[in-house]
Amino acid sequence: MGQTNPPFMSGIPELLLLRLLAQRDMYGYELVRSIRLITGEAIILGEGVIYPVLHALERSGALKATRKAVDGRTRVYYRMTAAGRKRLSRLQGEWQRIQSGLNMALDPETDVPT
Amino acid sequence: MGQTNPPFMSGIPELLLLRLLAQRDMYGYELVRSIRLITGEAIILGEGVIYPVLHALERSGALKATRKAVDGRTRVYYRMTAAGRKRLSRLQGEWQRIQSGLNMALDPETDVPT
DNA sequence: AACTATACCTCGCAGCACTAGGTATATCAA
DNA sequence: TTGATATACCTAGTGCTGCGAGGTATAGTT
Repeated sequence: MGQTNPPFMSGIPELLLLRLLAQRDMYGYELVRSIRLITGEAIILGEGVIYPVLHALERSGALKATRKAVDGRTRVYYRMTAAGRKRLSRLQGEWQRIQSGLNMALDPETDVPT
Repeated sequence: MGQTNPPFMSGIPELLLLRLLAQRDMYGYELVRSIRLITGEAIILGEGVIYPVLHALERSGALKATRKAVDGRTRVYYRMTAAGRKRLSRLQGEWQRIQSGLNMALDPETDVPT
């Protein structure tokens, strides 16, 4: 019945997309490439991950999609909305919190309390 | 039908446990508390997460369990094995890679390549 | 004609983390 | 003594995320 909290380490694909789209409008296929490149192959998210997230972000009003024809191919460009910027800063905060907790715990200097 | 890769952001509970047990032997309930405390409440993993992971780590030979009676209660202490230390450094490497990629991508200084 | 790259899409699944329950003993307050 | 809280262990079931694998279509290259 009741809705469950999402796993504590999820939503990173969403965060990455919003972060990239904060800089400029991009289309799905381009975002897939960019994430691979910008992370030096450390993070590779396939189209099967990216497209559904983009659709969800559009449905929720965080992004606005615009179809554009280029060289006979159709690209769907995404532009961040005000709601998207809000969502981004929220996710960034959450992630920063998790990350600093994680670094605390993983830091070899930190010793485990009794 | 082959085996699928695990999601790219998973295995953090395992990593945390191994990291804590690298310092000293601990028991399950204690590990639950420690993770909550050491991360300043940023990461809270319940017993439903911790115990199954501990059992899996024991089965795989990364940990060795020892039952110890204290005050009429039974505690199961876990000690890291050589295999566990190997597993830890492997996970640490993987995580560091992911994390630096992530920081690259999320850093506002980084600009998205064309 | 075959192959690669671009560019979009979605179904179905695996596996992870989580919730929600269960057992049992010790301690302390009402 | 009854109830509540803390300690300490455990597992069955499930929601959801991310993923793989496939599909469509056009353009360019071999």
